[in-house]
Amino acid sequence: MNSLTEENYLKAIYKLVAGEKGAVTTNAIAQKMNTKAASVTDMLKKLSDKKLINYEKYYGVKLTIKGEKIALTIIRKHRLWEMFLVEKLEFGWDEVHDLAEQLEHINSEKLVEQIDKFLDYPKVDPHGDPIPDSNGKLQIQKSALLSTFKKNEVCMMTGVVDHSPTFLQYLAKTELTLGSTIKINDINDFDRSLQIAVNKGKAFFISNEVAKNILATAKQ
Amino acid sequence: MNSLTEENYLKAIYKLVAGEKGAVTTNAIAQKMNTKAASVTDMLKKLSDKKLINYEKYYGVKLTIKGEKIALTIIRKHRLWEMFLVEKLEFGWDEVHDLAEQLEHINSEKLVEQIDKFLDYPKVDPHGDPIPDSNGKLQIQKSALLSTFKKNEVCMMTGVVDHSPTFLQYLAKTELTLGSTIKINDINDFDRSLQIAVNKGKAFFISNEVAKNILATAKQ
DNA sequence: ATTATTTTTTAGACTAGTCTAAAATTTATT
DNA sequence: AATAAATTTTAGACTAGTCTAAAAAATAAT
Repeated sequence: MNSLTEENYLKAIYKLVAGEKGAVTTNAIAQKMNTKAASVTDMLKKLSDKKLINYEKYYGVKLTIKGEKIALTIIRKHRLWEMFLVEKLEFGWDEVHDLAEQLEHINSEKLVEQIDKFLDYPKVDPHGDPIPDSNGKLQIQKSALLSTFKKNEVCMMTGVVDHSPTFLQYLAKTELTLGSTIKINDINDFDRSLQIAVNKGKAFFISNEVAKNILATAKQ
Repeated sequence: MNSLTEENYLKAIYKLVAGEKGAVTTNAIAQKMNTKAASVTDMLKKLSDKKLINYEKYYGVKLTIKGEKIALTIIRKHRLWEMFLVEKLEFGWDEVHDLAEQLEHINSEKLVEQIDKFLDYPKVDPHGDPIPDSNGKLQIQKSALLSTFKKNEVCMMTGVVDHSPTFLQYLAKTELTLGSTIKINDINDFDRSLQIAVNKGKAFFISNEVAKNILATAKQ
């Protein structure tokens, strides 16, 4: 097993790698972890010995498959706990992060799976961040809710939040389907409803409620 | 704030005090904590400096009001988490203890209060152990389920687990009420139903289902 | 291309919590 | 009451994770 500190370093490295293509630097990790470079170097040696990272002195660090899997299971736990706090315990999204940072280190496979089931297997958290599956695999790309895009932005639909037949049948009546190109023509300030054009076709309106249940990634 | 280790020592001392009237010995704590006497002595000095225990060298230790309150809030969290795991996440009672030992150290007042609310403010866990309130006060005595008593034992009813009108109305038809003296005349091995006499009156039968929802303390 | 600057690593030290072995104290036994 | 046995405390050492200060390496600037 890995210590709480090791888990936090792995998570920090994972998140830094996501931003950059190359390796992650010691200083970047130190900043993210609120520690000093010297402490990071010590930990990198340790994680390297455990084969959780590939570490090249003075160059940088990448996660191994093993290390990435651990990072992803922690992120899975973090996002499931956030969902749980918001959906079941009346927490606001702005107040769950720090608490989830504690809960993500609770060590029980069964607990995670039961929480997942209790939440009815969510695929994304309401930030649009995908929740890794129990094997540490991201089933979907990191997407944002359509409701978070700005006027004149163009994006591609990647998924839905609400999987109910009602919602999917509604979508079927429009051109909105996986892979559709969506342009935000206008946003109504009053009710946050959107005027959108799908696949460069005729523009139409969708409510904020609908927009909040559509996932998309920015195009270009 | 107190470290996880400090919290565990306080909890251990609380539980040991509950058994004994006097002070708790170093060796007893060492045994409960799976550490050595030397380690315990170190920790006792630390807890004493923090005014969480009254520590007399070579004699023993007692919790201060402050220390007891901390112990009770940890026990509160432990029992609420156990209830949550069993009631909401389909865990068995035999598999929740170790997990609750992790969860009890999660530091968030709001989380505890929301879990309490989510469970509809349980007063006891199904072992009959009382759940301290948010001020660290035990509202009720430690009781056991009537179903756990043995043939010919005499006890006093202290509470119910099921607070539903249906159940309470059923009880009202019998002499079973808070403070009633109950003697277990016989136990049916097949369905675990009980033949009991209340307040030395006429004997009657109750099912195991009913017995599991009645709390009682041993008499004499 | 040589020097200056920044980054990273090493070396040595500190804290929390643990240990073993030895010393101090209390309790039990003769 | 004196000694033996058990318990508790002290002393010194170890690990994980952190730090500061100094050395080593890489990057940038002249």
